Amino acid sequence: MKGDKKITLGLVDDHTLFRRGIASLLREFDELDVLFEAANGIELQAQLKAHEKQVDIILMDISMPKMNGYESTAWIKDNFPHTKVLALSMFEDEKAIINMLKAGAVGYMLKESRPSDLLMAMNTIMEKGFYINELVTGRLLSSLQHDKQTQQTSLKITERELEFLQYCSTELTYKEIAAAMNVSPRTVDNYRESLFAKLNIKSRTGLVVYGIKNDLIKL
Amino acid sequence: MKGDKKITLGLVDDHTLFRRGIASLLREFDELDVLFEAANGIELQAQLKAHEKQVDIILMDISMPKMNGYESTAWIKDNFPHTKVLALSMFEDEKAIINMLKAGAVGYMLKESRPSDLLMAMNTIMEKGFYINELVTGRLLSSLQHDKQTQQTSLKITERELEFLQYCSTELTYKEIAAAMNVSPRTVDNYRESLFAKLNIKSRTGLVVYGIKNDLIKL
DNA sequence: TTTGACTACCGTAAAAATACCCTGGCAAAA
DNA sequence: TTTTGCCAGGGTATTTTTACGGTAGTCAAA
Repeated sequence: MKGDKKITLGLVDDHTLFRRGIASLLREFDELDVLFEAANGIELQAQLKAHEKQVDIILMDISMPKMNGYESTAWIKDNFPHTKVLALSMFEDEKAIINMLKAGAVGYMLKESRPSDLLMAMNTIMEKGFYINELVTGRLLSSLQHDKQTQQTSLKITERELEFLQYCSTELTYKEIAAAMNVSPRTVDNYRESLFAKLNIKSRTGLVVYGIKNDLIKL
Repeated sequence: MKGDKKITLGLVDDHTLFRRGIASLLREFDELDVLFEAANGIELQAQLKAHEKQVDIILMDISMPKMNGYESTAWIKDNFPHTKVLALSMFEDEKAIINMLKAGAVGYMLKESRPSDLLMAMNTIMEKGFYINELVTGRLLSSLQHDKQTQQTSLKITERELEFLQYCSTELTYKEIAAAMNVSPRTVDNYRESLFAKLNIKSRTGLVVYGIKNDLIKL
């Protein structure tokens, strides 16, 4: 049922031990060919450009410094449309799933998964072009159709808002954050309210949890 | 400089892909012998009891369901005193480091580390009995001596407080948390203030971040 | 039995966070 | 050029959070 061609892979994850571990694990499978590893989106771009061989699937972490999983996935979709992205995340978070799928990922798996599940997912992707599991349900996919405008605008978190989001995970008050960011307290109010509206969140706590789950905040 | 005996290892991490990956990676080294893997402290206990062979080093994650890294490490120290625990964590968090060391870990490394660093750390542990790096500094170790009473009391988070801490990471207000916990709003105020005092934290945000870093809150 | 720890509760007041209204500059895109 | 989005700022009001002062029952350890 599988093709006789090896599946060519790329790994993107900033946790070196995890990345190297997965690479070692996957190299034990004859039907897989791990072409390269990258610690973030920037490295990934270089690797993809350097390889002449077509890369079938990229296992992509979400939380990474420099260029995260969303941006990296979108970039791949634009520049290497034949390369499929399978998201690998720590968290079962609906927003993260939606965002990755919207960026162009064809599947979403947890790092708790078993190696055999991962292998099966990759085979499915090679056959059907996508992988649907209990995390990626029909409901989610249909919601993707509708929210195109909603979600697209909601995804655009600006630089200042991101900076503000970082400060939200500290014990600084908004007034102190304003001082740290060199703006008026009213302005940080705007950042907050803008993020609340975009992400459908109602409290600073919610922002922090969202930021951590989506790796916008590094602890 | 290394002994000619293989270092026997056990892995404890709830993320299957990471655990299996690390296992595969470490099995490539001749001087290592990975005896078993476990997804949490309970499994670890069973594995340790089942193996006659002495386990030299256990690579231990902190955040795990059922029985976390702190409890597991303390249990090993009590029941298998010759087995060393090397903590493997996602986070560079001083409190987590201190707690793991206090529980009996002989070293603390990040999952960002390179495999060669991990190997070196394990060799160091076999030679000297402990591994000190930039995360585990002399200052930290000396603070361990002093805070025995401070930390011990400060560590005692009660069941209700822990439950409350979970709710803190949601978008519920304290009043709503009180309703969810079936107590008066005043009572959750006490939980909060008690935690603030114990952990030297001043805001709900701080509680949430502390809880996540120390795996008291599961996202 | 006394002590300490945990649980649960109450009142008051100040500080912080949140919601909703608004203006204007500036740069990039249409 | 007009529009759009981001950035920065302002006013007002309410809700929530936080701080600080207490009391009391239970249960286990000293």
